[in-house]
Amino acid sequence: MKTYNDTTYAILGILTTNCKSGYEIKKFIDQSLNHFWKISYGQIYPTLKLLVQDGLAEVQTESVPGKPASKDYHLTTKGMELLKKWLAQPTGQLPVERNEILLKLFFGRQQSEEQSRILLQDYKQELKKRYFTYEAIERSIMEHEEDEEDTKYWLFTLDYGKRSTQAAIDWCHVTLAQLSTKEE
Amino acid sequence: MKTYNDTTYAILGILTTNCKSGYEIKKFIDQSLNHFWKISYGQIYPTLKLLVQDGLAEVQTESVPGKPASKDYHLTTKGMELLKKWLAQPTGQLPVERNEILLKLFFGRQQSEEQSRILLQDYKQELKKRYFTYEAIERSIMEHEEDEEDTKYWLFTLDYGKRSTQAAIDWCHVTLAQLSTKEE
DNA sequence: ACAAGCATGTAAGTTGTTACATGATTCG
DNA sequence: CGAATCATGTAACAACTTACATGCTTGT
Repeated sequence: MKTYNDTTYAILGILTTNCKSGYEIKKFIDQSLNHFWKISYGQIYPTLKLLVQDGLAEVQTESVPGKPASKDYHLTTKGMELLKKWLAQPTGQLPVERNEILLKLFFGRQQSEEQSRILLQDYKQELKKRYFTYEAIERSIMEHEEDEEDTKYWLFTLDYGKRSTQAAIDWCHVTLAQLSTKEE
Repeated sequence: MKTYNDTTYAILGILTTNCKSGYEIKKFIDQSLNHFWKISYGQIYPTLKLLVQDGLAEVQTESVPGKPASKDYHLTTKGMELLKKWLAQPTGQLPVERNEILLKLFFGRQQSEEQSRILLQDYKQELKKRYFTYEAIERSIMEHEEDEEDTKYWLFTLDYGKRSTQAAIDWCHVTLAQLSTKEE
């Protein structure tokens, strides 16, 4: 049987919300999945084409007067079944998070402690921004709550984001303290 | 000026430790960088070739009798300078950690709560294993401590791993509790 | 008139994984 | 003798990003 990658399943999953076109899918990703699954147009459009080819989705060309023509996709029964099958499958290996700051800090001996400190301080700032963004998304989800069933799960993933970001912030704090006391 | 990707810098950095050959580099990565920067042979060997081409490293073919021939690489002054320059540069955007479990949980409405629970339980188990691995690496680093300056930074990155893993474990715990009480 | 947003798409390039191919040595 | 480890490398493929190309509509 043919296999698909997770990005394809992500798009399959998004089609269960009320996003229909490639453009809407991209919008949706940018304000929800974005912190743990980015997808670009370069993937979305070819994937949608593939889904139709494989009978997992169907297209209708929507031509509302006064709007650019858009293609609306919706899952077929086959597509829905495949999604559910994937959801039920155990996930493989834990993901490895590529982290440029850790990579640089790992080789910290090659530069001054001051430089490592600057790196960490910048990183901490970025993490704080991210944390605030998560809080903003959280509020926005809770205000809308049109679709109660979905939002519950969306808040779970947001909580993950908040917790791991907070852990990283704490780590910056502790590490910075160790860098500034050790030398000088 | 020519630009290099982070993986190339990672290899440049590893050459400052006492790893010299492609084989040793791979070994080193597997037991240290592995939790935040995986690199395969398919990248290592071509990259080493490139480093020599660009005058960032030099090779010597080591033929110790009774051992397979190996190529020993060491950084040139130019290579060392480039590494330091990269280290001092501020890092770009925060990385996006692709997470299959979050992706599946995000679409949790499409399956039973029981299935989401199983997913989370498996994930928690894997995270715990990872945490123990980190503790083991930590002990092993502290026992050796031949090279005091480097180990300090290595322990920083390990601490990051431990903290973020612990945060994820906590999240599993809380989320599982919410899943089992909400329904039935 | 023009910028911003809506809307679709492709081509080239980069990065990375996997599987394969090769061969020496060491240990049981 | 065979398995494990040491050691180097490549080719095919998969995945993803970026930049480009196109064209409509709406608001200023």
